[in-house]
Amino acid sequence: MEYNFKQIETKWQKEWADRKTYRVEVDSSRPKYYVLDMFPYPSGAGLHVGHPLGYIASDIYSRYKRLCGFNVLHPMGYDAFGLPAEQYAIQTGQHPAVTTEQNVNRYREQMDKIGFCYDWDREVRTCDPEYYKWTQWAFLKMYDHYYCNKAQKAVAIESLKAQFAAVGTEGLDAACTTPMTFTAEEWNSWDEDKKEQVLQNYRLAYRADTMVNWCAQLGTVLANDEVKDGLSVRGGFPVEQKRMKQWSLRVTAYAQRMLDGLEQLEWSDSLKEIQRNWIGRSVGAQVFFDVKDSERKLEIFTTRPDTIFGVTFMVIAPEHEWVEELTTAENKAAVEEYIEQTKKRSERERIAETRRVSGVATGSYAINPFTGKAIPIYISDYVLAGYGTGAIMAVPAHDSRDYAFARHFGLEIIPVVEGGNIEVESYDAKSGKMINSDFITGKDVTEAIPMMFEEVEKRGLGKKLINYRLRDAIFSRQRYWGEPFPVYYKGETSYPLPEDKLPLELPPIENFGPTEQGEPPLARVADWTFEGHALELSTMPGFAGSSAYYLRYMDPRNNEALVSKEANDYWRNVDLYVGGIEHATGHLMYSRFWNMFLYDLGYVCESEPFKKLVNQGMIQGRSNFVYRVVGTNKFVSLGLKKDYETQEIHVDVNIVKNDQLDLEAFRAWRPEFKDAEFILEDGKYVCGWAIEKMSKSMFNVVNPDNIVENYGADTLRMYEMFLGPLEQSKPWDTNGIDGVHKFLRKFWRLFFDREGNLTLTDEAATPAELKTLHKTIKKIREDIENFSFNTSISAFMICLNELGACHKRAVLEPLTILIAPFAPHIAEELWEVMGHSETIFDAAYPEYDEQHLVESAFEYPVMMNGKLRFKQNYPLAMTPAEIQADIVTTEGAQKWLEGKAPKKIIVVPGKIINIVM
RNA sequence: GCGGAUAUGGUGUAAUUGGUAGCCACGUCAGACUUAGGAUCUGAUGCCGAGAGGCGUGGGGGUUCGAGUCCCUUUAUCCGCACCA
Repeated sequence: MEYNFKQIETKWQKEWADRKTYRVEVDSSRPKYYVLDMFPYPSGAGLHVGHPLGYIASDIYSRYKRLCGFNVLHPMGYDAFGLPAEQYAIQTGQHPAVTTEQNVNRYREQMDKIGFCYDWDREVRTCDPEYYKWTQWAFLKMYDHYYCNKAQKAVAIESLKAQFAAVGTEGLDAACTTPMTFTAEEWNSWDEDKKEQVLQNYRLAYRADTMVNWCAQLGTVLANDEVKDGLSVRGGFPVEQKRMKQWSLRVTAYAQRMLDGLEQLEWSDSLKEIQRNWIGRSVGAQVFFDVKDSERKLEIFTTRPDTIFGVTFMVIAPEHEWVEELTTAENKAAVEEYIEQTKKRSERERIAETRRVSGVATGSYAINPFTGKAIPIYISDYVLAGYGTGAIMAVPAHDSRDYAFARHFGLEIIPVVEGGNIEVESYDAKSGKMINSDFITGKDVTEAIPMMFEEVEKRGLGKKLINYRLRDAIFSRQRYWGEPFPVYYKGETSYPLPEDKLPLELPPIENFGPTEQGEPPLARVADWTFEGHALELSTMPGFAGSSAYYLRYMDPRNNEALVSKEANDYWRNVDLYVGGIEHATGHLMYSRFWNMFLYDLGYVCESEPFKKLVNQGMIQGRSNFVYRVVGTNKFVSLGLKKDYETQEIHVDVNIVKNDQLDLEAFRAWRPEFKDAEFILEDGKYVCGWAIEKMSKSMFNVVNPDNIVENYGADTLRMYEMFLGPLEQSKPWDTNGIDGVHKFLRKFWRLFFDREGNLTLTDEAATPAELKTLHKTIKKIREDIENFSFNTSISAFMICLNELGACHKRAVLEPLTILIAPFAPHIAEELWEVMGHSETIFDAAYPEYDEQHLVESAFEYPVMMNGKLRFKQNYPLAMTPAEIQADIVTTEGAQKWLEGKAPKKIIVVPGKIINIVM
């Protein structure tokens, strides 16, 4: 009987659904394990073979853990709010809810065919009001809290109000947009609106006038991680900097904790590094420079206070708030023109023109606090308004940008660190001997920096300060298809919706574009009000809904809380998270922030949401080409194309197998190829190929349905894993899929002969068979724990090769369980064939027995390149003499050493021995 | 510019973590069975060489009895950040 994968897979997928095999509940008698996939955005294109790569890996691990006795939570859902559905709605008028529903159904169908062990009773969709109620709830909580730097946690805003009323800002150390000082009397004298304005400076969810990334084509603002090289990540439209009133989340308050938290996470070093760079912590000094003929003190931030004796000028950003004030009358025209130019240049141009030196003098001077010298203040766009204080002290001798600027404007260059060639370029040294620097002359840079921190503080010039590159997250989008803000306005002042009014449901509309006045689509809703007051018109961004979804899976139908204490205490956090690296600075940052906040408030019991994280590589497309002889409808095979003048044409990879074109399918593919003729080599048409991004236009999109149809889900699952290491990006290539399919057929044939009779016997296994079996168990267990699924599949193949025609239950039964996480359908079927009535996933994963490995594992010494080599390990404590004595007692060694005097015995402690003859 | 990763046969990859480089598959070649093969089975297959033998993990150097693995250097490719003071 042949291996009929279609029948087997349909049967078991139905059985699993009917029996609810994968439903999980809180069960304190068993240890929990939480395996999570990054839930997909259900796009119109459906699933392609890249999506399931991570899903298959996590599915294998979930099934493995379950077989090892864990209570495994493995849920799935949909990240259903987002731009593409809305763009589609604008073009077609179809409501995003409708297209999303269609896409979700398609995704579900495709996923079901692959045989995943999700508990679908726990499915969530971010666009479901029952779900986004808790997104809105979390927002209100953030609105209601501020971050106290002393307590190192979020604290209720009420206690801040009480403090303001009692002592004002006295002794306050809180995360804020701009530092403020006022007294209790001042606070108490202000009206509600004014008080609220002040509180917005501290709330963790706040509304403020900020510089934002505005994308005109998308008609919305974007967060920093949604912009790349001055273009929107979605759509690739230009993005400009604009000052707008927007809701933001104060993620910067958690910068240090997010940095520290990385230490204990089992994430890849590269991912941690990406987050560290994104947070961008730098330790430096805040220093105030006196401005000549003025009361003002210009504040700068520097990481190199040791070079302060080399400061010969200062630079402020064109957006700096003192630009006007510092500009003298005679420089006014030049400055205004420069500012005007800067404004006109878009963000893209600024990036493209990196390293072009430009700037203008203000005419004002500052006083170097250490040398007392007057130094000119310039304006230049190489200083960014958004980082530090928007002003720098320039040390041309030791900073390449300052150097270029000084050279361009003919400014003085004073070296303060020995070395380099100041005539030619700056010497950006991080160590070396200080010179020309008064009391730190002769010290090393590394000593001088801490000395200067102290000195700056002692002289009252400033203090040591830590700066972060991380910016607060812009949280509003001028869009329709997202969570509405639970916020209404009286005039300009915002008020939170009462909690019992949640969810604030997204109202249905018909026209999804912005209004003529450029307002968000919600402005079209006639009664978008709360108790007669206008509701917020923008909606939340994509990352809002995905920030806490892993918590909701723990208790998805709870109407009283995001997650019950009981469920959260049991499931705690995600043990294994599998997904793409592209979320490194987006979702994975926001989720950690969101979780830490809820942790501060006591709603969750773990401060980090994702303990271990594995990034699966991207699957690229492998395109195929045919070569048309120019001016004809003849196509020449790859090997012969050099003899013709040809035109390369992308051909649908689904009609090419092993780079060989299916001629009939090609003629049927498109009308213009109906009469195509071919110049074949060896009777075949061989196509060319290239690795490209998977995309419709290159006809290289492979969707899993075809593979499942032709080879079955088990083959797809195993093949995707066999492709190479999980974390590596690789092109999709079906050239090797037959090998994996052949393996499954071979496995099937150990149970049945050609006539379909069961060939299973109850004979006892031989030592050799047991050795093979236990070797395989050991290897498979190790490989799964290391996420090395490609090598585990090799191990299965080796096992079958070694076993040959073995029909013994004693061997095949454990082997079937061993293979079940990888190929669940065939395993389940064979399990039933072997007479079990319960599902194979209630069995226990086999343990290996060292005994079978050791007994037959005696290693004889072998002669290699004139050396006698042993593979045996010896303990550290043994002396060479003892080892030699040990060697000559073994049978094989005696044979080798008979009558020979070894020149030397080389002992690497505990490892291996070479004997040079 | 800064940071991170990768480099092994015709191809995807493996290597007990410093110990016989190329496991397992694909492909190719040869053979068997076949009316047929995109079926099945057997064998060969890193390169050079008729052979003995030599060479071989991007290049160069080093440590070591021994290096794909460790160190230095260099090249190429990919990714992240980027005028971050």
